[in-house]
Amino acid sequence: MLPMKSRYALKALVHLARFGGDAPVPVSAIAQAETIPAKFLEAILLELRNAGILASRRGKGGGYTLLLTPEKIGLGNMIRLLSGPLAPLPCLSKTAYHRCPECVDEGTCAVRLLMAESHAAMLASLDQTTLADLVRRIERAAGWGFKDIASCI
Amino acid sequence: MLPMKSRYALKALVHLARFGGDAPVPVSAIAQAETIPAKFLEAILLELRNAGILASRRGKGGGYTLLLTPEKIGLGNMIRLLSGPLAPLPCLSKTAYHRCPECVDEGTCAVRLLMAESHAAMLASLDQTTLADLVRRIERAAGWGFKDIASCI
DNA sequence: CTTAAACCCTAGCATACAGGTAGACTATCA
DNA sequence: TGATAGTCTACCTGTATGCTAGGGTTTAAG
Repeated sequence: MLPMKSRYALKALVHLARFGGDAPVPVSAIAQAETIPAKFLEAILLELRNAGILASRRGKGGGYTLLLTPEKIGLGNMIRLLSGPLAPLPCLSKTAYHRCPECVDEGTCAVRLLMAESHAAMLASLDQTTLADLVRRIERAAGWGFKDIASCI
Repeated sequence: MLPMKSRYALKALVHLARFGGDAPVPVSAIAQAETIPAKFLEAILLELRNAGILASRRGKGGGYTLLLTPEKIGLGNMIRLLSGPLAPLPCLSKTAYHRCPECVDEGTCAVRLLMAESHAAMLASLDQTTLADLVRRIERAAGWGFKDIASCI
């Protein structure tokens, strides 16, 4: 399961991309619109700011804005940033590879051979999708009315 | 990350399919060959037996055997059985669907739209692979010598 | 200059799950 | 009858998740 932290972050980024122009959006506004616990979201947005994805302004009239354009925000890396490696096995991780200590022979490991294919597909999907792509997908789904998820891919 | 429970189970099943003929294989033998903690593996094999995938014989000369042929053991369901749903979101689960309580509109949910594609790919891979397929893949990898994981898919 | 809005930062906390371990009991075979 | 091997119950420890509390600090507006 994708942790709530990453889910909330995704929703918040999409919210900023869609509704936040140049004016900063306060945490409370995002929290309310997306039904996310405000204090928790605060911590998440702070992490994104420290990672250089968001900019913040303090004080009255403050809030968060995107620091990068949506085209430059890769969602695979977003999730990695907040919730660690995407791989189902340490020995399949692109960014945090390490051998499984119990594995007798990595080359013929059943688990690795089973998971490799689907993990590659997942990487291909997540690492090539940007925030801009996702927003487009959402607006198509919203415009068309929702019928089938297959039509939104 | 795929839990150790499922990883151990996969290795044990492959071991049984490859090296266990009609004669029962004791837990200790599998545990040693695959470097799995014996008592933990015991519990796992018991679950597989209760699920109707393995048969057991007690006492001296006892052990576990496959109850189903490897062609009939689907690995997606295997993992579901031991570690719960495969889906990254409750609202994408084929076998355990339920709405995310915080989701404003499922049809235009950013997280769902992002994960749907890669999850579908994962299902396509795991739910169509049987134990027999995996064993074939392993023997090809073993026979050819390991060069690149891509050549083993 | 005060007040209210907002981010910043540190702590803590309840629950659940992962990944086991221990030990007694029972069945089977030589 | 002893050794082997599955069955069952119980427990345990560490770590992660998903938050909440509460203070501090900055900023803008009145």
